[in-house]
Amino acid sequence: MLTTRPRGTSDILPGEVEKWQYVEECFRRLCREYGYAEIRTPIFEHTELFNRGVGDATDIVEKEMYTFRDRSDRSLSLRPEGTAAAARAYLESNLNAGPQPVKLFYTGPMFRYDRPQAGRYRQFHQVGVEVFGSPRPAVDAEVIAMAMDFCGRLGLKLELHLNSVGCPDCRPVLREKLTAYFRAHQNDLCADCLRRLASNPLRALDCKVPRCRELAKNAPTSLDCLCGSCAAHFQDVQKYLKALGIDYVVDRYLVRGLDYYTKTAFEMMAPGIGAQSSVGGGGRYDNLVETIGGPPTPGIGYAIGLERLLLAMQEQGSELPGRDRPDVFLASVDDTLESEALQLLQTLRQKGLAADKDYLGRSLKAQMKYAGKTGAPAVVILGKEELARGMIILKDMTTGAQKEVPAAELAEEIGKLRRKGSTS
RNA sequence: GUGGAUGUAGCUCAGUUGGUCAGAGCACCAGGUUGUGGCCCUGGGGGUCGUGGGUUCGAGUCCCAUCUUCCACCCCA
Repeated sequence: MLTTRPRGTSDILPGEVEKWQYVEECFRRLCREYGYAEIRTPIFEHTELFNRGVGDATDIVEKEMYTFRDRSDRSLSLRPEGTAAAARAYLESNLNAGPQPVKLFYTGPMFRYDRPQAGRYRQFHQVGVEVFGSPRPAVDAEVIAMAMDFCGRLGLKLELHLNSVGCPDCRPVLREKLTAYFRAHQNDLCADCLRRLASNPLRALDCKVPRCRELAKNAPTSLDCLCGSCAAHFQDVQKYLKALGIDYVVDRYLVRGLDYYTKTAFEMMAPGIGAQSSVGGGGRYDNLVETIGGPPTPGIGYAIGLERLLLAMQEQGSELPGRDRPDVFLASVDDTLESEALQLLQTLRQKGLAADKDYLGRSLKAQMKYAGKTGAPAVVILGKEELARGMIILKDMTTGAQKEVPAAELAEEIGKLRRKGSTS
């Protein structure tokens, strides 16, 4: 156990981590362009926040939270998602007193105690955004467009599923209709759905059992019960998406698992990455802020799972960076030149070059071999005779050609090789 | 939480009906004579055969338990 990581977690090692950085950088740039500012919240919160914010009856709260008591007997939980904490911070720091809307983004690890499988881990990573303070459908459109833009920039083609789950005014209507409908067919329902019928009939809509699916096809859905304002809102969102040229399918069986969702719900699906095909999703949560004790405040957001995003990118053959390589590697013909080597290395680095050298006292041959493996486009070789003349050997690793360069011109010459290497 | 599969060197895998079975390729390291990589040749290091029990004269090979990973369900990112 000492040398094994906890179940469902992973080490992101060099070679892999560059891909993460690439995706995260892309997201940051995107957020900047869309006007979202970063917020960093704690990785754990009072358990109560999630109970209230995410919902007591959800699977997340019921059986997936990492909950513990600290030394002062407070019940704390590792965050299972990012929205509740963002809403809490919005209230706690009185961001609701400033200019509205407030547009935030976050990145970081989330934790859910669940059985791991492809695309599902106990510690996973999300990037996400939240907008507080605007009820207008144009915001819904922006948020969805942004999420799709992000995936598009990464070379991904995803299916956008769109639905409206209504508001507290239309929910009871749906619930009633749905319960009546399923009750009339309860002999055909699976055991799970019978249970759902009592707890949350909405969930029966996306049951995977074939027979239930058949039933669900004709069942009333939230779209059949939208109140006037929800229906208009949904129409507007679609109108704006069309104006933006964003393809989507209305998926009336799309039910988001978290209690706080209202009106717009959407999900981005990537077939081909296993059963967990949802790369990201989100929606409107006009009641969340109020639920956790704030003033009525509309909100909308989404979260994207980075593990799944990367899976989908690999599946679809998107370009991802490989391991970072130095600009230049420094080798010396023998270790009596160690001082000179260290000096030169520092000089190169201070000129902005990524430079490295051998630290095992290896032979020149072994140093060259190692240099080749680092992928450095240039190698600088310190030779005694050349050094005496103020010259340094510079080798172009892609052609194998080498020449002597005056020490003063070295950095510039390396720069040329670096540019050549990066464009080829 | 439920069901199924998996687990041999860093990686991909061989290992007959339990008795030289602890191996191969790749990777790693060092050499192939004087101060130079990518090909080739030679040699070397490295594994309590996931872990813990049990059966047996003897188990990587059989049994049980446990852990991991994978697949599906549940649910979600």
